Amino acid sequence: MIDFKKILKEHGIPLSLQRIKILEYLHNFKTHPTADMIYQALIEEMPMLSKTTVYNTLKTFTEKGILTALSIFENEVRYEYNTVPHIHFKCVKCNKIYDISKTYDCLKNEELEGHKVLEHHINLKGICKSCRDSEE
Amino acid sequence: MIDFKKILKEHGIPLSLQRIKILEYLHNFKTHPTADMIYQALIEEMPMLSKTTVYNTLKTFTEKGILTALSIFENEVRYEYNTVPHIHFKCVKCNKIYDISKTYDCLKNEELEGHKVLEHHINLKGICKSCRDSEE
DNA sequence: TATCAATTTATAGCGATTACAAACTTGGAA
DNA sequence: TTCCAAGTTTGTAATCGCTATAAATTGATA
Repeated sequence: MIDFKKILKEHGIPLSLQRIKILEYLHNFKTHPTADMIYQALIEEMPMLSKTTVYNTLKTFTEKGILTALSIFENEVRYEYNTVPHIHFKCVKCNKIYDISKTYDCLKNEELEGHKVLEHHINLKGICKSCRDSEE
Repeated sequence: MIDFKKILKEHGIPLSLQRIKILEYLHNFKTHPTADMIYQALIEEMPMLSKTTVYNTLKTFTEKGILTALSIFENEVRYEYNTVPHIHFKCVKCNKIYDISKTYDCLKNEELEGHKVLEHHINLKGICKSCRDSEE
């Protein structure tokens, strides 16, 4: 059993039931959910939950480095629990987002045209394995 | 003088004053503007211009391949006139988006974990040259 | 130049997100 | 354990980016 309270404390975030539940959800379901998906999932268990709380909490978590906010391919923000570095693949048919655990040494630039590179985000687009299989 | 009417015709887009002006703006100012930025820039010259027209026109241009719509880093769509392939660098200090003319052969994967890769988008983040210079 | 389809405009509307103020929790001190 | 201040949550209203719709206008063709 993971101690979510400890994770929050370690990141300097005061505890609350809502924060624990949201963190738990993001840790358990690595589906790159939107704020609304998280809200819909938790409202059954916590009928008084407010959408504002979900947005505030995701903002706090992102600022404190627990989560990463993804703006990939479409005009919607998705969130994921921080783990090892990886890249994202989005299927143009089923719209699922897959994590690909691949690192690219060729991107290890510290500097480019005088700009200092701190992060790089790689987003791939195509047709996923399962859609290709059902295509025949 | 570039013949914007010709460009529109070549892409099968019927002419209109609004379309010519929007295309001209995107060609002349490569600042990756949002729909609203384009609207604000053109409203002085064309006081009757409607925001709906800007959105419709950008959609048409994107579908016809004149423009590319960028969803990078933030929850807003930015547009750019299509030129050679390149990647984007966003400065975390001044928020400017720079075009970097670099291609990565290491990303030329046709397949990855069974998924068929059709496109890749690389977005870099860091501190731009001009912000570094003024930092000292 | 007349016609008619296509485009533009203005308004209303929608979904995602934020602002705000009141009510409620939490954690620490007495 | 009780109380209090600070911080958090809630609900409502508002904002932002974008889309739908229908009437008015424009542009290409005959």
